[in-house]
Amino acid sequence: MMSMNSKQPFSMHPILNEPKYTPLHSSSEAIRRACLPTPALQGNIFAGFDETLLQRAEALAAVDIVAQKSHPFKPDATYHTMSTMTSMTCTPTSSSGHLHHPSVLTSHHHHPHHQPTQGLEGDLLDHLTPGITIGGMPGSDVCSTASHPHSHMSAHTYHHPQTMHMHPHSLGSHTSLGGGGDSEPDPRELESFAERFKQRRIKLGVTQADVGSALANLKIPGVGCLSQSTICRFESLTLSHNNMVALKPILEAWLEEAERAQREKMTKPEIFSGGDKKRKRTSIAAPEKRSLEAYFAVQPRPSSEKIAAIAEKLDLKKNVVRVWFCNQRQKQKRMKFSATH
DNA sequence: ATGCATGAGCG
DNA sequence: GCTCATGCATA
Repeated sequence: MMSMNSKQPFSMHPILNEPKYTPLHSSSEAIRRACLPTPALQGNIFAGFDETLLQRAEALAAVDIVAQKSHPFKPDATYHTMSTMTSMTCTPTSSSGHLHHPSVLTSHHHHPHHQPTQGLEGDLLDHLTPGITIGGMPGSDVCSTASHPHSHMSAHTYHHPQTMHMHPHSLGSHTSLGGGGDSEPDPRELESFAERFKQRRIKLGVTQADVGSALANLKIPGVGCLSQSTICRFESLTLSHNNMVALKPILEAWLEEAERAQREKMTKPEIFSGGDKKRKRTSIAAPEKRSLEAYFAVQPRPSSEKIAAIAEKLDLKKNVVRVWFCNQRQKQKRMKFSATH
C-alpha cells in the first residue's frame, strides 16, 4: 500500500534572490502605475479614450478578428485543474522527503539596470491619458471597483504560505549599507558560466530536470530543488539578471559536487516519474493572441477595466488576460535587458 | 524550450 | 494590482 511516487504535497520557492540594491526604485514603478482612471461608469468603461484605443489596437492586429464579430465557437481552451494535490518534481525516487526552507529572499524591485523604459510605456501613457482624471503624476492607483463578477477557478495549491523571508540584505553580495555602492555582476561572466555549465552538465550525463532535483541534495540552507524549466532558463539566459546571479553559485556548487562524485564513483541521479494532479494549461488561440499583442503594443499595462473589456472582446477569462499581460511584461523586460547586454 | 500560472511580498 | 521567481504542462 504505497504509491510509487512519493511526491510531497508541498512546495516552495527554494531560491534566494539578490538583495536588491537601490532602495529607490520608484522610477519604473511609478510609471507603470500611471493609469487607472477607474471610471466606474459601466456605460463606457473606457470613457471615450479607450474605446478608440481598443478599436484601433484591434484593427491593427485583427485582420481576422474583424471578420468574426462573434465567433460561433469559443476558442477559449481553458481547462482547469480539478485536483488539489500538489506534487513537486523534486523528489528523486529514492529520496528523502526533503524539506527545504524557503529562505527565499524575494527581492522585488528592480535593479539598477532596468530602465524606467520611457520609450514605449511612457510615451503611450502620455498620449493615452484620458482627459479626465490623472492630471499630472500618477503614482496612486487605487482600484476600488475591481470586482469581477465571474470567478475563475484555477486550482491553486502549489505553494505554501510559508512565510519566510530573509532580510533585505542577505547573500552578502553587494549592497554596502553605508557606502551605497552597487556592484554589477557582469552579464558576460554569467553568460560564459551558463554555457560552461550546460556543457559540463551534459558531459555528466545529467538532464536539466536531474539537476533541479539534485540541488536539494546539496543541503544548502535555503536551497531546495528547482524545476527543469528554471535550469533550462538559466542555461539559455532567459532569467532575469538578478535571478541568474542568485542561481549561479548554487548551480556552480552542484556542478562541482557532481563532478566530484563522479570522479570517485558514479552518480546516479534517479529520475522521477510523476503523474498525479495535472494542471491544464490555457491555450490562447492565434487570433486572440494577435489581438492581445496589439493591445500590448499600445498599452502594456491596461487597467483592470480595460483588461475586463479585452477579455470580453476576445472571449477569454479576465484572469487569463491579466496574466498574459504580466507575462508579456516579464518577457519584454528580459528581452530588453539581453538586448542591452 | 516556452507558454500560461501561482504565490510571496510590496505598495 | 504589480513585479519577480518559479513551476507545471505542453509544443
